[in-house]
Amino acid sequence: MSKQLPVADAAPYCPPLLREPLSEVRSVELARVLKAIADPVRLRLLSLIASHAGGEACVCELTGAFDLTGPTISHHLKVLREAGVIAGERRGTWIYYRVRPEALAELSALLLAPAEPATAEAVGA
Amino acid sequence: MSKQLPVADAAPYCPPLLREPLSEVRSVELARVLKAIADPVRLRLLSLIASHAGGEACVCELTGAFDLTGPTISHHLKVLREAGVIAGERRGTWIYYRVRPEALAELSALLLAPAEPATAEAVGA
DNA sequence: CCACTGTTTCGATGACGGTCTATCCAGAGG
DNA sequence: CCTCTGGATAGACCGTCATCGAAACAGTGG
Repeated sequence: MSKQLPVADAAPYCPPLLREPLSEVRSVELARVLKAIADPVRLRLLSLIASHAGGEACVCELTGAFDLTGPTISHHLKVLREAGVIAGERRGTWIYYRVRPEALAELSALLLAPAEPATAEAVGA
Repeated sequence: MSKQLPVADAAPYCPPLLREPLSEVRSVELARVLKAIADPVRLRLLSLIASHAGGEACVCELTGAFDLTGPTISHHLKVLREAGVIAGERRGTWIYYRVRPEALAELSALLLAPAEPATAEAVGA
């Protein structure tokens, strides 16, 4: 009986892209966030929330989209919340979730493909 | 055309962003790729390969960067390979891996944060 | 106050995943 | 031919995770 809606951490990374080696600690942090969204149910939850009118959705609407029990949906929402990719707000009986664009933007930036930057001039020749 | 090693699938998605609900099958596919990179070791492997001169790295160089055994590194490389995010090519004794930018670009596009498209006027403040 | 709806927590269980050791395969070089 | 080395595979061990059922908790409305 305390933290009703913890948001975990705000993920204050300032991410170097994939152009330079990832530090060990950073890789652990990033893996935690990626793990959070690397699940079919959570991916769909995320898309349902993000695409919902107003950018937010009530849990009751989300639960109906799956064949899973309420507690299970709640668990997945908690994982997403603790990873910082969504945030919940209670209004009356219901709790509304919305995505936190910053977190997703960070991952997106990280994965920005290196295209062909690395000169690729004669390495061995 | 020396594709000695299997590249699994080329992941021919044409990804609708997070702006519309993800289909169930699509979410499973995406989760598979995300799971592949949602690991500290594989994240570092990816960054080591991507940031290496020429855009490719030999396995022997990668193994040295970890406290893990050869087979374990080999396993992680296999996971990345089967997810389509890297590709390996044998040249003589050594095998060189390089990242497949398409796969990463796709994920990056998917995660492109919805910024503030959804009005986002006072929801709760 | 109590009853009701909706959400979270707790404990258990079965599946998945990372790591290891031991072994096998493929080229290079005697 | 054989041997050496780089890398992949197979199988086992063990921790983590997704899911469930049951129960506790938080607001709403009578």
